[in-house]
Amino acid sequence: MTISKAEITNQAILEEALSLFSTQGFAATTMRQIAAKAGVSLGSIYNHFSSKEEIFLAIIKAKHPFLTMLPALGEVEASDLRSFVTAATKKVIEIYEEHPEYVNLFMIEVIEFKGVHAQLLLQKLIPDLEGFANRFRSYPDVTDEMNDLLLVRTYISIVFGYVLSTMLLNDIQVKTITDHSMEALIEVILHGIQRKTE
Amino acid sequence: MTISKAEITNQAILEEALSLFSTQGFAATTMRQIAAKAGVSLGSIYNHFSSKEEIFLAIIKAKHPFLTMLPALGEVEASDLRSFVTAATKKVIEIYEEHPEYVNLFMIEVIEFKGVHAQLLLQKLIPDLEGFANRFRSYPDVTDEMNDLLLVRTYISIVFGYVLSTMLLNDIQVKTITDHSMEALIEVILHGIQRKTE
DNA sequence: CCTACCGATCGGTAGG
DNA sequence: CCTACCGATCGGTAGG
Repeated sequence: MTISKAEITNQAILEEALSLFSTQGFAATTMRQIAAKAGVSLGSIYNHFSSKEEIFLAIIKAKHPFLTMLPALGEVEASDLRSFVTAATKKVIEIYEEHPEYVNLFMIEVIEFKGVHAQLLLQKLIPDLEGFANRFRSYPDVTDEMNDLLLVRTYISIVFGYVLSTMLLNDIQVKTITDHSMEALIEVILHGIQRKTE
Repeated sequence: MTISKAEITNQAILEEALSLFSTQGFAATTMRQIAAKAGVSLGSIYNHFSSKEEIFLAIIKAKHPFLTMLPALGEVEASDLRSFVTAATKKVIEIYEEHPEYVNLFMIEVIEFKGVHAQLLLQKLIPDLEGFANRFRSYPDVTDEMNDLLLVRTYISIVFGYVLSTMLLNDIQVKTITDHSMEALIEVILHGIQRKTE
């Protein structure tokens, strides 16, 4: 169970590469930057990975948002729909607040690799999406107007849009746009923006 | 009012650069690619723009999603909240279905330029956001649980998340995830995912 | 694992 | 004298 020196170097390369890719993009990140930050020479990297793209792929396979989000959602426990949506949404937002670089990684893959890995991952994860849908279905008051995948797709895309906008707004300070925004989002997911007129 | 040859070339450079940037990213796009697609020599580009970045900036200033979306939203007319949300959402989705490159441009700017231009634009557009909020407020049955900017921010981030997920799902064919998805989104925005239990 | 170096290509500019 | 543009090449850097 000892960790070899090669393995340590391997992890250092992946970690620093993720940091650089997520802040600069794939093409703008150089192998020399990765080498410098990982504390190895340029040539040495190629003893661990055959190319820059292979480093990116290794990171995608370990850290893509689809992968890091779904298991977390699987763990959420709640006794009613409101608690479930609240807990699940908080969980997802928590993950991306802790790891905004995963969101950037996702966007970079969509642009610079045409989203091929995101699409492959999504194909593989459809069973997990069904599992998440079943969680929704276990609450009797969830809407019956959408099929399972559509419900999950709509939920995830709403939360993801929120996460992205938060990352953007975090830097400009317009407090009124970000204050209580998660609570507002959860209310909209549960009840929409139209008041009951009864 | 004649259009000079310089102006035609200028527009050709901007158009082709947008196409290349949006599909490859900024760093991965070369001045030679832009020159070739625009039908001018590499050297000629520099009679129009002093650098690759200046081309990108000119495109951002003309085509950023924030700029192309808000005026369109301003035009929407509707007699009740449901019609307004339906029309506004359709309008936004229409724009991005016609111009997915604007969405890519936005993501590229966020990654490769740290979102500085998006943030500057957002600051400038806050009055327009207020205007859009007032459109919501003109309907008596809109929720009163959010302030103006928060309401608009929540609405826009939801629609944007949907647009992004559609771009991703368009390529893989899991029909059940995309069928009637816009109708589903509008229902969720209006009423949420919780059924009325009356 | 490093130093030195390759074929090629990068963004940008020279003179005419 | 101006504009728009060319062929050739600059100093540096890319992935390997």
